[in-house]
Amino acid sequence: MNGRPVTIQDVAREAGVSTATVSRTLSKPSVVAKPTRQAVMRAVQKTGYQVNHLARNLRRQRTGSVIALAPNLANPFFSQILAGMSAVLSARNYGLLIADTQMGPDPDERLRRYLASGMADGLVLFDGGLSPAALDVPGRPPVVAACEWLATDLPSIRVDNAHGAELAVAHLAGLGHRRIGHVTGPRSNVLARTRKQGWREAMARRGLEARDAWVFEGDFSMDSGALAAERWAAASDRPTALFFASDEMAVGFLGALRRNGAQAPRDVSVVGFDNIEVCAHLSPALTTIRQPRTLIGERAADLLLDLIGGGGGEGFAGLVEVELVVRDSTAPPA
Amino acid sequence: MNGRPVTIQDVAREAGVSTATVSRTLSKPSVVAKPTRQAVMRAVQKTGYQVNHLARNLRRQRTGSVIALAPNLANPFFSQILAGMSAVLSARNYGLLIADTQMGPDPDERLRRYLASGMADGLVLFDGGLSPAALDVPGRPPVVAACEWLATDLPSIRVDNAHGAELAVAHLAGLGHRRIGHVTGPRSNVLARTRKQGWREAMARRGLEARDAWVFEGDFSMDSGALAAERWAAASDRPTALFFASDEMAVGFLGALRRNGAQAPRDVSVVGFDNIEVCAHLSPALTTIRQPRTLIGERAADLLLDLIGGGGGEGFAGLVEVELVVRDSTAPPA
DNA sequence: TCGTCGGCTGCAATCGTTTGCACGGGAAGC
DNA sequence: GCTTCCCGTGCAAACGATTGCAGCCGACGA
Repeated sequence: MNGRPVTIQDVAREAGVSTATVSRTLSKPSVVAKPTRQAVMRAVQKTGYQVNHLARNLRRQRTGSVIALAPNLANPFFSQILAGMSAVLSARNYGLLIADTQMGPDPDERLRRYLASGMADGLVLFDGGLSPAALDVPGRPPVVAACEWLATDLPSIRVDNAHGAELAVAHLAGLGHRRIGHVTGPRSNVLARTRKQGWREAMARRGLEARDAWVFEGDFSMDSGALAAERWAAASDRPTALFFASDEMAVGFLGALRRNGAQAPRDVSVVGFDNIEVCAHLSPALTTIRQPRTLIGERAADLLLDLIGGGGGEGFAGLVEVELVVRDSTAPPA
Repeated sequence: MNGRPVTIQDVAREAGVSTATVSRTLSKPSVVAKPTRQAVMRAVQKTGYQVNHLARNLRRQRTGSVIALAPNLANPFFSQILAGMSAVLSARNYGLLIADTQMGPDPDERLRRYLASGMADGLVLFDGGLSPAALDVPGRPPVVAACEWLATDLPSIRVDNAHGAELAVAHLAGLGHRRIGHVTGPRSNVLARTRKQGWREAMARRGLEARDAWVFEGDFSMDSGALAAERWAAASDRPTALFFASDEMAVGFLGALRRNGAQAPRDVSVVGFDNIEVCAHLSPALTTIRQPRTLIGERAADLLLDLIGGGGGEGFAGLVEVELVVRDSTAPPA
């Protein structure tokens, strides 16, 4: 019970071998003779040795952890993704560091610093608002983009946002809606843009008009959904159905709607995007596009580990499929 | 543009000084003469040097990161706390590692491993279900408990759960309710127990009965809240108001209630606990007890950093106050 | 002019592992 | 009996920083 932590030297002395042998016993047991191996293991037990990851990683020139860079950690959307990543990573003895891109003044600069700092062996990017130019760092570690991305051929796990929009519009059109509006995410966000574009195309594909007056600008937040409800109610040219770029906005919309005495799906049909947990528990329960978030996290982690291991990332399906979950917030128009 | 990363040696050569001087310039600039300092800085700029954290930390005998151990990362409740921690930590150049206690088979064993592994300089514990015995590791780093805890004098950030219960009951009793029930969290969870106990005491303090029939067992989840709604509706001896140990359960309850044709606060008043974001956007908007989650994260991080720095953790108020947020889910009994 | 002192700087040890290389010895082939 | 291998082990050099100690040099007081 000495205060000093026990090192590989202590184990070596105890077992009567060299430190090299102890090290090998621990990392590549196959190359050391059985009796030696057992002696070492006994010594390890006896001394209570724990490897010093710092020293190991310094020698191995790796850090043993990866960073997840999210725009806003407080957004619950990410927690499930992180859980998925964490599961995969800890199974492979990697740590998961998390960081917020939007906290400081210059997100791109932060990204650059993380890339250059060498604090992690790889990085998963969840922020669709960052500039691809920030990736231009000399010896940077592998990066996986877990969101759609402008003009970059970064290895990525992407969600089929356009198809999600198609599913939403198909569902609403199938119910008989022709005036289908869209509530967007923040203008700068790539996911938001793809969903909007998907909505436009899905409408066009059916010969439906996609009027500008039916587009309400939001920012993914519940508050912006509530605001959209005010604007929708005040509009003269009102869509009979709305496709939201995020569930949060749909939730905000439904709440505001009801406080104003209106109601879904009687007055307007609503489709969200994400399938966050609360959807099923609202009334009306929210029809939405499900994104498999745990899966996204797992895929991103798998892909990143492959890249770190020197793989080319082939064989990792980059596109994650979404699906329509029909609940009670959609119905034929009045 | 060599492939090899630039080390302190390269900078030293470039600046025409020793590595020691470079190191000092970077960590304690005051001790090095101004011209030298400037030369070094120029060399740093020119070479694009970035310190190698691994090497630095190995020498300094610290890891530069702390672990947050949560029972279930997928639970959005934690994301805001983590955001608070992350803010404080990254300002002090610490990394935040996250890990899930409930993933493997033996949570206590996992905790022990994290403590012994030396992967972090400190650890914040959010899981009220772990056994204090698991903390009994020889040279373990400082640990902060961010939840109430059984029979342990661990430094902790605690939420005044009992007072939260008191506020809820006071509010409901003030509205005229006398039959006030409680929906609990999981039996094994300390927070859940304290809230229940707080409810009992608040009732007793007012001379109100706290009947067992008015207690519905839940597990913090929305689904269990929905279940409570079924059971409440089926009961013969029904409370006119319910205090929930978590907002999630209250949300599930409200949804199920409405689907069954009942309604709050007309048929039953509802008070939640946490003040998660969706509360304000429900209809009726949920009256609840606010827990300042970002603050909890910040406090926990501050306290942990103090302990790591060798402080005794004095001067860190351990108790975080809660407050009642009155919205529309509560009203006088019919 | 000389001793002293203090401010800067460099030398080299150190943190705890991993791993290329060399070496010793026993088995197998001639 | 003498090579030729090969298996298992140890030696010692990294990995890239920090830091105690000592030395140098100019300034200052006597």
